Amino acid sequence: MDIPQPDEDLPEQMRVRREKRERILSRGEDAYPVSVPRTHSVAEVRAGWSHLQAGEESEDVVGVAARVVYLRNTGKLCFVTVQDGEGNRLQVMLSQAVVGEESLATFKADVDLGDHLFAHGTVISSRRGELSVFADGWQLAAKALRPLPVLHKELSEEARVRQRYVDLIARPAARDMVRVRAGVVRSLRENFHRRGFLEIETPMLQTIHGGAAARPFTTHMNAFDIDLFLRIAPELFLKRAVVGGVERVFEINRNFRNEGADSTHSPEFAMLEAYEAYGDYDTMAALTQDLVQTSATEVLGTTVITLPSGEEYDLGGRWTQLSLYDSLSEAIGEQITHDTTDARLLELVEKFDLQIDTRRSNHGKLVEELWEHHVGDHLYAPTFVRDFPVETSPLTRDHRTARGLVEKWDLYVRGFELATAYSELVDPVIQRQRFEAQALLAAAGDDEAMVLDEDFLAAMEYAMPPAGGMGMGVDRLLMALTGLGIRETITFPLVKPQS
RNA sequence: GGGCCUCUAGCUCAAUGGUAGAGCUGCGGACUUUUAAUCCGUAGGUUGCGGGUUCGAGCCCCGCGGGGCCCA
Repeated sequence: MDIPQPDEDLPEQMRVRREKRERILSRGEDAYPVSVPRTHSVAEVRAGWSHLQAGEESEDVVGVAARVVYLRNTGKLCFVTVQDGEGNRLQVMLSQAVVGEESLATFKADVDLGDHLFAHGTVISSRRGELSVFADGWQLAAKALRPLPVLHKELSEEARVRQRYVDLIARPAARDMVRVRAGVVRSLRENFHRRGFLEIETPMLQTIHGGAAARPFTTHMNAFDIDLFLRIAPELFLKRAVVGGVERVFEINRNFRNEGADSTHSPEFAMLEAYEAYGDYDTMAALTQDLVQTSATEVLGTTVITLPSGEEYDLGGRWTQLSLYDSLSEAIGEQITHDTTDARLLELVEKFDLQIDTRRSNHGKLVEELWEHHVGDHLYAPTFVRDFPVETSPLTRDHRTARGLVEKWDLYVRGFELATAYSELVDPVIQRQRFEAQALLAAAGDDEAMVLDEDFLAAMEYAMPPAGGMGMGVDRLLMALTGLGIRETITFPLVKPQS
């Protein structure tokens, strides 16, 4: 698509625009001036002269610049609609009687849809009441060499993702997404800062990947001649920071997982993790609920989310807490506990026709699989699901009262997992045992199993205070707040190259 | 990984196996208050790529690639 092509192979519209650029340059003018004498933004003109009545003309002189999105030419009077990066629009009027015959002819010949145009003149309201700059002069601010897509039709989903820069020009919802995302990330950071958390940046390139069950990307460092992993989670480094005395710590940064890409998974995604010394999974639940509700209120003005379908749901109020085992038992009408045998769980998995790899399953995986199918997929309102089996949670503290369980919750919203939190495991001896159990799984062929990290264990052996930890997918939070797919929430998602 | 749908002009989309079209955009022209301006004229194509069937393929068959949805 962006391969340089000889001019004769270009589509006509691109060829014509290149010729216009050449023509402008050959006249000794600039198609890409270093600056234009802009005095007001489009938004400032709209805000400052909104009082003008239809047909009213002020004497106030402004210079504005923005992208041309519509051109209407009635002969000796041209109407131009320009649009700024936020989608604010303003009309520019060019009259032959004011700018002169030659200037208007040049305008008609040189300016295309998509160009950035500077216009200087008085602010008026047209006879039909359209706020306008009545130009006494104009200048090209930047010449577009490619035509804009039609602005009154939706861009195809593939074009939106592959050429987000065009999507951002053409589609208000795309512009909104960028601003909502920035607002949410800012809200999260400010919330943490108010609470006395420090943001730190932990390694993206790791010699041992850990902190989650996922397949990593690998890369190679030439200087040390060693293979490295792109991190799948920052957890083990944030905990090292807690050991070192950073007692309230968080990070918002990218994780990389070498797995599938679909409407809820991206190979690189923004992750929030937070750890609080002397907290536990209950303090993390309160924190998480506030982070989500505050960001919704600050950015959207409400916790009531309106989905693109028009459907509404509410993130407000106090969120429901469910026991994993109790809710599963209720859903299938049979008491399931940590003592339920693998044989019985396997029977249930077959009965409900769930296709999982039974050779590498254990109690925890079977229970979670059954739970997701019978309960998780149907949870719509925000719900904390609590107290997971120990087998699938190697970094989580044993439950303070329930044998075989750990103090972990998952937060489900609209059928997907938004966040997870633990009362963190801080006993280094048990932590070592858990890693060793993971190593056995890895040896048995589980490529998601964690790897023993001696340096992490060494840190733990210096004693980590009791702590709560939480992780939340930032892209998924955006999905929950907007109802869009993950690729719409990421401004520039990874797309397979064409050809 | 499996199933289904999809890929045609710059963009969005049409086209019983029988001459590839429309709207917007572009180009030329008319027009001094338009709002996706209007009117007249006109240009624009390796139908994702490669094979096959056929007198003839955008359409049918096979393979490959991109995108989407559902399932795992």
